[in-house]
Amino acid sequence: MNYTEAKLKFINTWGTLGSLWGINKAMAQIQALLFVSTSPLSMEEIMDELKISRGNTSMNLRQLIDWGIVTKEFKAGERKEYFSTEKNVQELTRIIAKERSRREIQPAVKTLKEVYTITDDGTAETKELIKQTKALHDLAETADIMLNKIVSHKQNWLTKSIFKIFN
Amino acid sequence: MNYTEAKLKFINTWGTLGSLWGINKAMAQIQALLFVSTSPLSMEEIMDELKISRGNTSMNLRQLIDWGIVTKEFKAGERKEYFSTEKNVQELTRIIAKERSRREIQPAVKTLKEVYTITDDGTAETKELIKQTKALHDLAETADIMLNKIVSHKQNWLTKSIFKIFN
DNA sequence: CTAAAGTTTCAATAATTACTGAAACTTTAG
DNA sequence: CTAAAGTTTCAGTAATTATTGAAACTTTAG
Repeated sequence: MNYTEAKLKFINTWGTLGSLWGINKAMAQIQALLFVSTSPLSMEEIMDELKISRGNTSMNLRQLIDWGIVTKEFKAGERKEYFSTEKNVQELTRIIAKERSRREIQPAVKTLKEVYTITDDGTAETKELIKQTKALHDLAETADIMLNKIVSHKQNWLTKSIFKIFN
Repeated sequence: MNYTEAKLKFINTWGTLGSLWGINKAMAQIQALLFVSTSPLSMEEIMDELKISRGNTSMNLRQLIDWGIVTKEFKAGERKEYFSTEKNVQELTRIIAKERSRREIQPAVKTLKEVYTITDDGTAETKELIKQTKALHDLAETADIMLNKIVSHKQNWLTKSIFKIFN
C-alpha cells in the first residue's frame, strides 16, 4: 500500500466511523484529511481532494468549527481562508467528549429525570417505569460525570486514568 | 405528566438516542418498551404499542437478540414467543460496550494499523500520515482495552471505576 | 465607488436507510 | 397427515438525510 492508497483508506475509514457515532461522512472525511495534512488547506483543496461540492464543504467546515475541532487560519498576504484541525489526539478526544456530553448525554439525563419524577400512582406499571428510568438516569449521570472528569485534564488524562483503573 | 405520557416520552427519547449512537429507532424503541414492561411481551403486543409492522418488529427483535440484549421466553402451554430485555442497567451497559468494541472499535484499530505500517518513503506527507494514524491507533487501542477492563467485571464495575478515578 | 475573489445559503435532487405488508416458511396440535 | 398459529423474508415504497450547484451575499484591492 502506497501513500495515496493509505491516505484514502484512512479518510474512508474515518468517514464510515464518523457516521456510526453521529457525525456525517463528509464532516468526518474533512476532519480526517486535515488531520493528516502537513499544512492548512483551503476550501478548494478540500473540495478537490474529497470530490465534494463547495456547498457541502462550506457547511461541514462550519460544523467542525462549531465543534471546536477545526480552526480558520489566514496566510499573510492571502485573501483565502485556510483550515486546520487539532492535531493532538488527546486534545481532540477531549473536545469531542465534551461536545457529546453537552449535546447528547445531558439532555437525555434531563428527560430521564422528567420521566422518573412523575407521581407514583401505586400501580406496578408506574413503579416499574419509575424504577427503571431512575436506574438509567443515575447510570447516565454518573457515566457523564466520570467522562468529564477523565477528560477534563488537558494533559495526560489517558495515562492517568489507565494507571488508576489498572491498579 | 401521567404514566402513559411518561412511558411514551421515555420510548421516544430512547429511540432518538439510539439512532445517535448507531442503532436504529425501532430497535431502540422496542428495547425501551421491554425495559419498562412488567412482563415479557409478545410480538403482537410490541407491534401494537409501537405502531410498527410485523416485519419491522421481527427484524429488529432478531437484531436485539443477536446483540444479546433481548431473550425469547416461552410461557407454559403457550405457543407464542415472548420477549424480554436485560433489566439490570449495568449488565445492559456491559453487553452494549462489548458489542460496540467488537463491531466498531476493533475493526477500526485494525485498519489504522494497516495504514500506519506502510513503508516510509521519507516524504513529509508520508511521515505525517504515519505519525498521525499511529497516534490515533494507539489511542483507540488503549481506550478499547480500558473500556473492556472497566466493563468486564460483572458486578459494580461502575462504582469501582469511579472510586479509582476520583481519588 | 466597482470588480474580483471568496464564502454562504438553500431549494431541488440524489442517495441512503427504514418500514410495510403480503407471501413463504416453520412449527405444532389434533 | 392437515390446518391453524406463528414467524421470517424481502421486493417495493416511504421517510429521512446528505449533497449539489447556482444565486445571493460579503469582503477587499484598486
